[in-house]
Amino acid sequence: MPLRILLADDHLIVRQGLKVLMQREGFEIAGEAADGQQAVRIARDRCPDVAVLDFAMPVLNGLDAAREILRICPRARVILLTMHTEDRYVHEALRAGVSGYIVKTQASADLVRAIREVSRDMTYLSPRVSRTVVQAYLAKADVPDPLTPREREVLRHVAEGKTTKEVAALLGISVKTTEAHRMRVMKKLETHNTAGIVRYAIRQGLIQV
Amino acid sequence: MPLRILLADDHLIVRQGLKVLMQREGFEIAGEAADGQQAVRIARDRCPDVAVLDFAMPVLNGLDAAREILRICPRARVILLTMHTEDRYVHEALRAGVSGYIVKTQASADLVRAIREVSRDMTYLSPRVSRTVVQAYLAKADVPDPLTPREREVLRHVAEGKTTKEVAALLGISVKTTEAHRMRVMKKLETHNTAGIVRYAIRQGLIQV
DNA sequence: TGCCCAATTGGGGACTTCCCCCGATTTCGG
DNA sequence: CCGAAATCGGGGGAAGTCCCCAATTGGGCA
Repeated sequence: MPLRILLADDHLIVRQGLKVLMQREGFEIAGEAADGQQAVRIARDRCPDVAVLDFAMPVLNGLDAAREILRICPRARVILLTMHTEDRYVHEALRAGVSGYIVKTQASADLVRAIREVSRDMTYLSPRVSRTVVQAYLAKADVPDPLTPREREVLRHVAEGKTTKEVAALLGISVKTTEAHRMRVMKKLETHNTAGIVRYAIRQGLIQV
Repeated sequence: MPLRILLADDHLIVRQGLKVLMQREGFEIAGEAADGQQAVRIARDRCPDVAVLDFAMPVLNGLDAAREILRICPRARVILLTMHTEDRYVHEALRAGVSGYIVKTQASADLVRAIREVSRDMTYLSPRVSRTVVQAYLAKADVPDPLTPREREVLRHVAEGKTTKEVAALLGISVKTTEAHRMRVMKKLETHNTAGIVRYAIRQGLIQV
């Protein structure tokens, strides 16, 4: 029987394109979702063999959706689709149990191959992504700078345009602490201004553009 | 004979998905491009019936590519694909001679219909886009705030992370003038900080994330 | 033709926010 | 018990935000 695929991407046109691609390969589409929460719901109901999730989605991003889905149905395999090569969350994604990581600039044949691989319990990474990982392992100890949860939280609010003072009030902490988080974020990202923070947050799908 | 389509999107996976969709409709793919410059080159060589261009592409964005393509082969019809509904350049695009404007969250059937329509010299806008345009016409005099060329230039540099001083040096004008441009940009965009500027620039495809 | 308007240019000044040093304590997990 | 994460503070220079003002240019319109 055919592999049952869950497709999640917030762009309907893209999703339908992928759907046709999948169907041409003989896969069955178990469901489609426009955001992470929908994806989780569908996964709970249908328990697909493979979930193909876009990283940047509204409401719930692909990585967090992946965690949920894997918690709910551990036999499912998850493939993350991402826009950019330099995603720093590859590591985090793999630790979360994601089986595949594909950049959208790659050929669709890669996605098809990835689906077949992960359904046989293998891991598939886009060549560009694995190069990133390998380089990271060669260059530094681990992946250079996955932010701490708190730092990511601050990052998100800053990228959304809130001032340090506002973020502090929002999180119920002092301005100085917020400043400290913000500064550590910039240090890790090797950025020295707000613009870099915003672009990073958008690249990583942490905020909606 | 089938309609000859030029497809331009920087994400190969997306492009191939669209390609399959097009072929299923009986269209012929006259060429594929990963950025605006490639699209222009291919248009010059093959002169397609319809060019489907993603707005946000590296090197040369979809709108500027559209202008070029329409200059080179005026018989071609251009459809812009965009990520977001609230694009303020719909107006500018239409003035540039673009025949269709589709948001990616719409169904692919919309794109197919758009291709058929524009090939018969009609204009096709995604419902959401036309709503934007209509609302704009109802609400204000014209489109609310297309920036001046100079303002857009400053906006781009700021969004790329340059300080006002750096931008001033880059453009060969005083810091005060740059400040004035920057402030007018923020007023027009109803934003009060750098983050808003960056997000706007990215939404509009004025900078690469 | 003449006048106005929008775009661009330049400056002064004041206040806020950002950016980056320095220091510290507590808490929690390996 | 050590290190990482999170918390909080002082201080200071740089940059951004937002007023005020004015001059020049070029194009459209009465």
